[in-house]
Amino acid sequence: MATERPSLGLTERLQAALKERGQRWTEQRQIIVEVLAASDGHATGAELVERVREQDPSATPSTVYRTLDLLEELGLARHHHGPDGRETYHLEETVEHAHLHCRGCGAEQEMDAVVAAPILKAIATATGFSADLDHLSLHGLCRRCAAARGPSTPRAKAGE
Amino acid sequence: MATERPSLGLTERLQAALKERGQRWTEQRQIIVEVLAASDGHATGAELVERVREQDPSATPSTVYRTLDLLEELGLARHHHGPDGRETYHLEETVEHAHLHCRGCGAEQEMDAVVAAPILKAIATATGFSADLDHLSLHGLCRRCAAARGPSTPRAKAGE
DNA sequence: GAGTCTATCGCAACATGTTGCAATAAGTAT
DNA sequence: ATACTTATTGCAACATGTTGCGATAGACTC
Repeated sequence: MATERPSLGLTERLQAALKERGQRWTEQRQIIVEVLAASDGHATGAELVERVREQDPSATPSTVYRTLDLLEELGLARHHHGPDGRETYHLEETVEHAHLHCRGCGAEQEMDAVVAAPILKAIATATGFSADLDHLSLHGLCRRCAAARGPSTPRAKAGE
Repeated sequence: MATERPSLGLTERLQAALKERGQRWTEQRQIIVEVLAASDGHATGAELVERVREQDPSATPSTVYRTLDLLEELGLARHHHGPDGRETYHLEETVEHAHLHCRGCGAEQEMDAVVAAPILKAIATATGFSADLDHLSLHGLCRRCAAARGPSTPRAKAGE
């Protein structure tokens, strides 16, 4: 029966993983996972807290953050830090990618894992360091902003 | 005379730059620059605040952070965000380098500008994005930790 | 030196996370 | 169904930055 459900299991996987570790399935966690899944793409910690509180006003930030940490431990979610140091979360299902943040126009660009692979390899060769792709967040100028500033102005002040 | 003074000018340069912009030279700024200069290498915002307050207990965090922002605007200092999102400052004089933070042992490794240059170029070629070397902070595993985990365990949980 | 203009400062409140602890409640055994 | 164990929650306090505002004090003119 119902073998057709497409992405079956997010909740079920979580329940199973928790049980295995002697941890508990609670309504708060249900809500937080739902919110995260609904926040397709990325969402900051503060945004997630707010959305969870819409569903359940009794939820507190500490619970939300602790649950997000738990989801990371279980490998179901990941987070990285934006250019201002704030946290951004997304489900692990998302395709792996690095984040490129332009300090000129503020745009967020992604770099696919396939594109990034040789670059990570180059870093490893040069330094022995194996970088995490997904936790990688670069700051700089996108093609357009770089062009706009001319090739002779590699660095200029910008808010941030 | 006295053309021999080696790194003459940090304070003097700052005074001149401020004057030019119609801004003011104050004792607080003097202290903050001194502290930053003495914190050879890197220091977090909180550390700098604390050290400044040792010199002048009346100084407040807002003043320290605002001054650090100012120093960045003037191009005398830079900051980047560590793996936990906290700020780290250093004087611009420091040799340009990227930061590699190991999530295995917590060590901080640096990647020289010369080593990084071809990597940045590769990123630019692949994506059109010009990354800032100095604001670049990678997370991953250093050579030793990567080896310790074996080649088949690319990712494992770790406090971060 | 006194007066003026306004950059800077200190304070207080806020934003985003984190942590310790006592109360609650999930899961299990009786 | 009841009791028990302990993971989880909510609260309150803290850590690190940020922001608005009125008071202070640089720097400049007279």
